[in-house]
Amino acid sequence: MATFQTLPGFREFYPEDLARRNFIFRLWRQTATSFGFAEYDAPVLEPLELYKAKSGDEIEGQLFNFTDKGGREVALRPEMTPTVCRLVGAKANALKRPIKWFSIGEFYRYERMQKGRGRCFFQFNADIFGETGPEAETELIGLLVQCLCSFGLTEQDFYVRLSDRNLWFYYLGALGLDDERIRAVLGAVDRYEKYGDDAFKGYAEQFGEIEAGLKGKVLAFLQIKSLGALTSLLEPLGDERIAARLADWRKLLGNLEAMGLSRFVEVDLGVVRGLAYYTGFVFEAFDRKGELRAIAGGGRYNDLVGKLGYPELPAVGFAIGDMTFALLLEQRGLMPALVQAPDVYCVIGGADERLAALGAIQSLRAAGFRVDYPLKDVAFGKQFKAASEVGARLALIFGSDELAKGVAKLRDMNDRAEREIPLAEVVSAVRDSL
RNA sequence: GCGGCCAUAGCUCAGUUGGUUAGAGCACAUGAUUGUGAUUCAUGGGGUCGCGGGUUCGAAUCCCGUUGGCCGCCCCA
Repeated sequence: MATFQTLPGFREFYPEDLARRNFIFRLWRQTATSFGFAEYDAPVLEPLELYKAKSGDEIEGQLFNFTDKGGREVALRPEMTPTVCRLVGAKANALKRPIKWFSIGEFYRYERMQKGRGRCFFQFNADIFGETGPEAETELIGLLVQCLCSFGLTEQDFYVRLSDRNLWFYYLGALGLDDERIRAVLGAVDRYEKYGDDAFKGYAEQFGEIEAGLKGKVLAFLQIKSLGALTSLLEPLGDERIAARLADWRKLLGNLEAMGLSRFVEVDLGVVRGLAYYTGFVFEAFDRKGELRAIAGGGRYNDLVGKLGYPELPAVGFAIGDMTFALLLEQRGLMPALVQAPDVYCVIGGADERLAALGAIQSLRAAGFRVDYPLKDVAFGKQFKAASEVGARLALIFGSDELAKGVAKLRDMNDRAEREIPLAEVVSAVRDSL
């Protein structure tokens, strides 16, 4: 006999699971809308080339790809960014700026399963196109914070680490490093938190052991936790690009402070977000306890739309993954019990009573009430038990006595009070009792 | 792709040095007689013990393989 297993890393959503998922999506959607972001959606299956163009050939091993019946190389989307760049890029000159879009979708990566990571997962994505200034970052970090706070999470639960890839480039450039070396140093920075000095091994293999003075400066830069310290270290260098960058930092942090979000945001140059395509500010949200992987991440990617063959269009975006986020909510006891209780549960005496009940049930449902009833004849006691178990607030009783009088009995399940209602007035009686 | 641990009912798990028809709790269903939510009681369905092979008179148990899961490494766009 054949038995079928769920494909490894994939998830099934039984009603309780889907209720939790919907709860999360509903709040994300509501929050994004309140920030003036418009929702979009796009195909799950994309040309493989779309991802290669962005990240190179080696990316292929990490995604679900195959050749379709038309001979096309295709892949299930591993992220939203290239797709949204295409959507925006294709109409770049027609869309009103700034372009503030969000989506909630499922993504697929061919990876090993781990806590908070599967082969399919949902992400909330938000992006702003067409704005070069830190006002865009302000909006997105504000949205990110609110997307978590909407669930009752506070600054004691999570924080956002803010960094800047441009600043690293300018600073290391001012120290005399070429682009290749800068990238290698950033690779080390990315790993330093985890591996300590071993993080510089990659650099050493490429360029020889890192010079002690340089390493010291890198580590000192990594320690910086405030705009003041950043400024006093960098201003003396007299570099114009650095000065402009510092102005952006002041603006962004000032904006966030004005939004009352300073307590969520920390300057932390240890975040560099891989090496792929980020061009300026980058940020990641983490739980304060440091037990989970990143909750959200994002940054500026001013070159990507152009790289995909569309007009140059500056962009910033971030994504929140659903798995780690749900773990965090559960850890903090912020996942509510999501029961879908009916307003009214009907108790039905027998075949004739059922006919009378069906009419009332239909009217109540048409009026928008949630109504349920037993599909088979069951003893009265069982029906009341069922009404209680499903959490109905009212029981509407159709027995032979009531039928004879042309009424139904409405019972409040909390205080157990009952009263008789003419069948014609059932809808208004229920409305009054809820 | 690599390593460690694990796999018995829908769920949590027992199962003796290898020994007859494989167990409990919870959950589910039916009933305790047909008009009121609790507790209780009885009964029942449901497992080829993840799958395949091997050792043995005999395997849930021991061995090998495989698939899947958990955790870590690599990766994390």
